[in-house]
Amino acid sequence: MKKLGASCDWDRTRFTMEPKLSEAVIDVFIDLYNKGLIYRGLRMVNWDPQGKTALSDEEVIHKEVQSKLYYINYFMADGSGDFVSIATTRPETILADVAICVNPSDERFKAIVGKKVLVPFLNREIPVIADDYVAMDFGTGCLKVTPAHDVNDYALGQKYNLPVIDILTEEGFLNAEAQDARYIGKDRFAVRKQIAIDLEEAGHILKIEEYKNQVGTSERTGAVIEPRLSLQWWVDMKKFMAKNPQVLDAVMNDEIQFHPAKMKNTYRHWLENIKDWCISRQLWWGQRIPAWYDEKGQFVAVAKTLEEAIQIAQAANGQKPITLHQDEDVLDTWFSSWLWPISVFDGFENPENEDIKHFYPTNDLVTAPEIMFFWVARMIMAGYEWRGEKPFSNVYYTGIVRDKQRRKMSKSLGNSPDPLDLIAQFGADGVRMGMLLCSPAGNDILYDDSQVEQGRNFANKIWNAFRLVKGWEVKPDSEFSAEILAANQLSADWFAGRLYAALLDIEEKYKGYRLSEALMSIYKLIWDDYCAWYLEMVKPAFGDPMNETAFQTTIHFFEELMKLLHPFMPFITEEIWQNIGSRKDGESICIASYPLPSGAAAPDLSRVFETIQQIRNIRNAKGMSPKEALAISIKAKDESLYAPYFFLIQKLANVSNINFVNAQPEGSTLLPVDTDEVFVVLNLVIDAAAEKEKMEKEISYLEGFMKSVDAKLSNEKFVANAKPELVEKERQKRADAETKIAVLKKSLGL
RNA sequence: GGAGGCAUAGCUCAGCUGGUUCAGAGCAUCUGCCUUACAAGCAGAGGGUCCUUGGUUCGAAUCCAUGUGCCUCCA
Repeated sequence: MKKLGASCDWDRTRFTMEPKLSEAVIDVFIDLYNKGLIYRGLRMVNWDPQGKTALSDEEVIHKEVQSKLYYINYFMADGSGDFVSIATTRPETILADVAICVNPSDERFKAIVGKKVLVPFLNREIPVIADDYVAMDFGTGCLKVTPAHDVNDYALGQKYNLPVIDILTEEGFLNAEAQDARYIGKDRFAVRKQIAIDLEEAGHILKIEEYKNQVGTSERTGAVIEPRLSLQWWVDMKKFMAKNPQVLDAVMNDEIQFHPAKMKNTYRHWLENIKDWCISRQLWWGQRIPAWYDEKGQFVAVAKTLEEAIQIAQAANGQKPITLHQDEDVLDTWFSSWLWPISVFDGFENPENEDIKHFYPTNDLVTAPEIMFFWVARMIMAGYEWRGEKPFSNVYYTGIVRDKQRRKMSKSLGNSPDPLDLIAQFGADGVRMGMLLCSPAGNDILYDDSQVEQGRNFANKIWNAFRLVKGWEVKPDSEFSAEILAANQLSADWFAGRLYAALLDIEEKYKGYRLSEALMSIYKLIWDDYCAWYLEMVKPAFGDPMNETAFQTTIHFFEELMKLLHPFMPFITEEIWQNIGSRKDGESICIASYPLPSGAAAPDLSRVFETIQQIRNIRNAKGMSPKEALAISIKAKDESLYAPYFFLIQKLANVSNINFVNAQPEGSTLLPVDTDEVFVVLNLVIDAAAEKEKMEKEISYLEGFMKSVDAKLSNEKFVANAKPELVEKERQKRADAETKIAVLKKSLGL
């Protein structure tokens, strides 16, 4: 972070596991418990047999895998020899079956509903029940019900009061409940293979199909998740949301703004379908759950300390002595993270302290879209629950960096470049610039070296501009001709205007949290407007000095540009800023005042620039050396758009002589500039046919354009309905096109 | 299966309340230049039925619907 130039308050770092912050976590747990928002319940959890812990739904990654669908026959208990078939991808779970379920409107199975079938190998009798939940068109239409090992089956089991048989240990091995000695003590996957073979041999397999299905895996260990029943602590989110409706409302009505706003939909959808939050984790690190149990493992109380727990227990049991032990489980890490905006300022310990009063709610939260639910939503919840106020006003969702194949950067794939290597290779500024330039809010960033290379090139460009400016010899204005002074002043006026427009533009983009676009504007302002145009405009001929005023203005512009760029490229901008003027001790660009837009009226140089570009273009097209000076004539409607700027055309397009004319000079070539005409005498043989063809192409294009404008203008409804200024603009467009066509036609001798 | 999002130049994306935007940027490509700040550069150029098909409208890349494809989240 420091190497990247992150501008943090490094004196105030905090960690969620610090004693003070941990205390806040425990207090919050107790508070929620006392408010009736936390309960302990036997629920189906995502069990990671490798990590031996429950995971929240958000920590489970669903992956598509190729597996097998086994069709297994269950014989009727009446000894008739009839059987029903079910389809499953997990044949080992048949040992935990407690029922068979069919759809009540399925004609095929109406006869057997209410009868009993036998679980293969165990010969346990289980009932056939009927429920709408079963899809008639999937598998065989018969569903095996295994409440201990499937979420939906668990719900069915609850509904029909079925027993729960749990055949798995926490490590994912079969336990004694499986009853069949061949499988007890073995791994679930080994049993899956073995039981399939055994079933086949015993004539219980109807068929086996290849099947693609989604399997949940642990985000942390990668192990396949087993749905498992266990006692866990939960936050009752429905109740919580009913108590804090602002959590959703504040985002929907933009009291808390999401950038980009499209994230609001995802947020709303999640909250409207929110499920209870499993907050207990079976890990060895973390904040221990402040729940206390007696010798028999019976829950007794929630309390901060053993003493308090004992007090509560003894108050209930008539002051009998009691031995208690604390819950072995710890809290989900997000259970501490969601308190961050408050706990970081000690807002639980001391709700009225100066820090939290000053900083809460903060302005912006910058984070990844993937933790919108884990973290962002829950911080908002905590904010309203404990401070009655939003924790922040804006959430900026960054992109996720992916490689060129759109894969997430990960250690296991080895596709993530080491940021320190990148910094060594391209510079911290280059890396920042490259990444920031191509990362609009909420979009993925496809990483490629060429991006940071562009950043480095930009740093290099700035450095070269600095070298140029620092190398100038400066003399008092009195030693320069009035022409040069005026010319430089004009150039400065022009750039001041550009800078002013850019400042407004950049401000707009910041307001809309379009950081990459703001940076792009700065990039172009520096590279195109300042370096390519302005510096070339004021650059003295080789060996010549520069006048004092122009020099100071140029330095001033440079400083302003460095300030604009500083948030994106902190190192080079500080370095240049320190060296471009004299600074006092302790002065730094990062605390210098930000450039303010000043309403400078900029001269309109658009036609001058177009003239320059046209001349460069023709020179290029004709393969002429830029060293060869050209003479031009201009036929313009408004000569004042050119006359004051002859020096610019001469300097930037290497033109020796300019004059105004009323007609095309003999032997000259036409360069259309807007609706004006610029003529250049090229001392070489012109391919007349090619020139003619080019102009004809231009004419037919303009005529087509005019036709489309005419179509609009002759449409009465358009003229009647469109805004008057728009109609006027269309008329102007038509007139301009007409003039241009006339110019070209005349040049062709038509 | 459900929900949300996206589809614009070779690539990554802008295009906010439909009309100066007969479509814009950066990168990449091509051409010409070692022009005394910069070849990590300079000067130019080419390149798009704005995914399909309908609809609303005087007018649609923009709004609506359908289809197709991709992504994300949840079952």
